[in-house]
Amino acid sequence: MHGAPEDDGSLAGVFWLVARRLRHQSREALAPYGVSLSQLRALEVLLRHGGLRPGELAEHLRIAPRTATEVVDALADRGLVERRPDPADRRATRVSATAAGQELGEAVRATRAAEADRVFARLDDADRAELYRLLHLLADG
Amino acid sequence: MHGAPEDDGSLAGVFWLVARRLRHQSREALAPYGVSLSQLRALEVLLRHGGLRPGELAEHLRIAPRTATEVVDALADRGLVERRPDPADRRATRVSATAAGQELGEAVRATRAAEADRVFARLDDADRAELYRLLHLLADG
DNA sequence: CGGCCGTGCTGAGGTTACCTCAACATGAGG
DNA sequence: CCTCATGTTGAGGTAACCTCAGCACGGCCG
Repeated sequence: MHGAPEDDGSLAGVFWLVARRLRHQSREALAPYGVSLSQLRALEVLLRHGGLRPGELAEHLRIAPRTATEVVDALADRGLVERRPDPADRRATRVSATAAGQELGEAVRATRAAEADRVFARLDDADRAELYRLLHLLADG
Repeated sequence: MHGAPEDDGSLAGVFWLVARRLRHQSREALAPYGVSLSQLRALEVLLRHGGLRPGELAEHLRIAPRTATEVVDALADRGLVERRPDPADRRATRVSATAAGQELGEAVRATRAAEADRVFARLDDADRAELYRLLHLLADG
């Protein structure tokens, strides 16, 4: 009847089921690129804003500043972003995507669009829009 | 305009935002009880089914058997479940909730109902039903 | 100018929730 | 009885977070 064994009928329960699915799926999709989800998210933010300080990145991602350092480390190791001193404030650092980072970001975006986030693909346009609306309500505030 | 800084307009993006919120919120709500989310989920499954083998528990939770062992360990440390040999199969173990586990499960359920999962509370009944329907579509298959 | 507090980043170390791989005991069929 | 499958767990690993403390610098105040 119901598909999911763990499903206890609660909104939270089914939510977490979808979360796990989504996580596994994305991990798989991203494996060929050698980046993790959170790294990709960070990279995308950097591409959209072009040059942020770690602290700002942390705010965008809603994670602790210290964690942003780690993500930047990982991306830097892979040559996707680079750190350079902030000319205006010698305490600070500016992080920006390298050419390779930009390339990878675009490649992933293309793949994503093509696959339309396979998990979400089973919803039609109207349902996707509705889901977006509902999640947005929950995310704000 | 849009509330969430990380929001890149993608369904996945806003979904993870909600996920993080939900996780933080639940962690806080559960802190007084001294159990984590995954432990509570496991406990609930055990209460619903009353006596499972670790492997079965793993299936219900959709995690690896080895991970179920860990969750059971944690719950057993807290005296909420107990392991006893399966009378029918000497390789196996049956895990069931203790009286304390049952009590805690019910206490949490009450708290949860009272708070109505505060994150979801900002949706009205119709929206909650709709969200449930959509998530269910995504969880199945 | 010199002292002081706040800010920005990162080192050290911890947690949670997962995983795989392999060991070990038991069950079941030929 | 020998082999193969099954059930559980030890060992060890990873990702993505966290807090706390330290260091370097900036900005202000007297």
